Amino acid sequence: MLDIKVLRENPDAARSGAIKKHMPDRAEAVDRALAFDAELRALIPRLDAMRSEQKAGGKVLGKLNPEERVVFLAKQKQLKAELSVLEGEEKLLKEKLAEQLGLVPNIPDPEVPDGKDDSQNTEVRRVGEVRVFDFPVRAHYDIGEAQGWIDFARAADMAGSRNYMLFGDLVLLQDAILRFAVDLLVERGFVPIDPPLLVRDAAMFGTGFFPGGEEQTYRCEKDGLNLIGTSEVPVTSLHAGEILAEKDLPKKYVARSACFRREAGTYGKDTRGLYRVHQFHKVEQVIVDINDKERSLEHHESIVQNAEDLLQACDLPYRVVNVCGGDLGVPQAMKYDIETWMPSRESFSETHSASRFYDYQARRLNLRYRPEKGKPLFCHTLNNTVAASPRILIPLLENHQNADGTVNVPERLRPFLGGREVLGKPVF
RNA sequence: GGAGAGGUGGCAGAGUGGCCGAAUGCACCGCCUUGCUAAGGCGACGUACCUUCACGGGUACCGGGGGUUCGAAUCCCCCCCUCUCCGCCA
Repeated sequence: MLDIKVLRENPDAARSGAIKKHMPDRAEAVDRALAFDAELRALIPRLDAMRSEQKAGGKVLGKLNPEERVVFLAKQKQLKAELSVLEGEEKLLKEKLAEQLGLVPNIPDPEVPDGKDDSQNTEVRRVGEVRVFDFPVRAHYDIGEAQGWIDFARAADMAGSRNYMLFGDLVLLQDAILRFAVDLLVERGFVPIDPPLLVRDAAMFGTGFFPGGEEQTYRCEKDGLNLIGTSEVPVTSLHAGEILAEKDLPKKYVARSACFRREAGTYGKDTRGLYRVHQFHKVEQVIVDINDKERSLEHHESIVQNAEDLLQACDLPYRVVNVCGGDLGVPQAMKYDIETWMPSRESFSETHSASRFYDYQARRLNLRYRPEKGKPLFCHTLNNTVAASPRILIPLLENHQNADGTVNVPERLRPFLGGREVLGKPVF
């Protein structure tokens, strides 16, 4: 969430930020939050004074004679009754303020382009050559089904639409790319994590997915737990409520986990193939560091670079885009997407998403550190995909396919596949 | 799932109704003393909010929430977490 002080001093920045994100209802939360804040600030000094009187009164009690006691106790009871009314108001106001403040989105940075959806994201750079095929190019699902690597029909039968089953070499290729992703980040000093997949609401709220993301989240109501849509949730929440030592920062983590998304409201969109599915695996990088904008910007570039290095190592052409306001989530201040070339879609399509939040998530998570001098400050957090599968299998299969339906393995992935250079048999 | 024990400041640990935002030890920081693998003395040392130009003052917080009471770290209820034993189990 934003600092209430930012809202007091510059409410317009918060309002226009929400507008830039095409969230007009949340822009209104700014004024509702400020109204509750004003009421609360009027109330608190009164409450403090009354509590002070009550406390002082209690200490006098022992010195009084019986008659004085009776009078005094009556007075104290009166005070208590008044206090409990005001304390009720205080509690209610605090809840209402927290609710509205939780709705106010992070303010997008100035370089975030205006726009309502991903069609208005702006290209930052394009890397790699898009391959020109001298044979009819096939989609990953055609290759996969012909090779016996993918079964959509039976998966849908047992688990519903947007499900899939992988078999054989494709399972091994998936493991190869995910393991390569983990190794790459571990080499760069990231600590590998295997996090919980089911988390409490506090973690969903703290990372900014709740409120708002409930419809996209599978929930185990019986236990009050939520299946994570990304390991960003448990990993960024790791140090929630803590005050870290500055010398221990930055914290750099790389998590591999299964991820689950309901994909509500996407009916009819990306229905074919492995692009949009309910369940996938993702290697995610998360950084927690000091409250310093320059450092956040440096980290942001570096985590994008990590992902680009993976794509380059896999000989995949891609582009980096600056995500526009309307395509930005609630908690992000700025986001780069990496889109990898997918021949079947004849487009660069999103495979990575690199976000910076400044202290927005840290405030919600109460995640702080103690600087060398002075009071604890909220940390900055960032995250980015390293590899998400099966989506990343789409460009791997399609860009590296041969005319006979076999698929070449990028050199850097071969060590993870026992040195094999080609997967599959001739099927076309 | 059943039975029991416990959650207090960075850590350890005392505190069972007012004298407690909280002893003591360790750690950390500042000053001083003495010097051989470091010791001793003194001081400071939680977080948030309100208030003050400032010094300072006030309020809240002892896992979370609610209750009893003039007054709760302390008593009662619910929840969460940790540990031990039993059961079950990949």
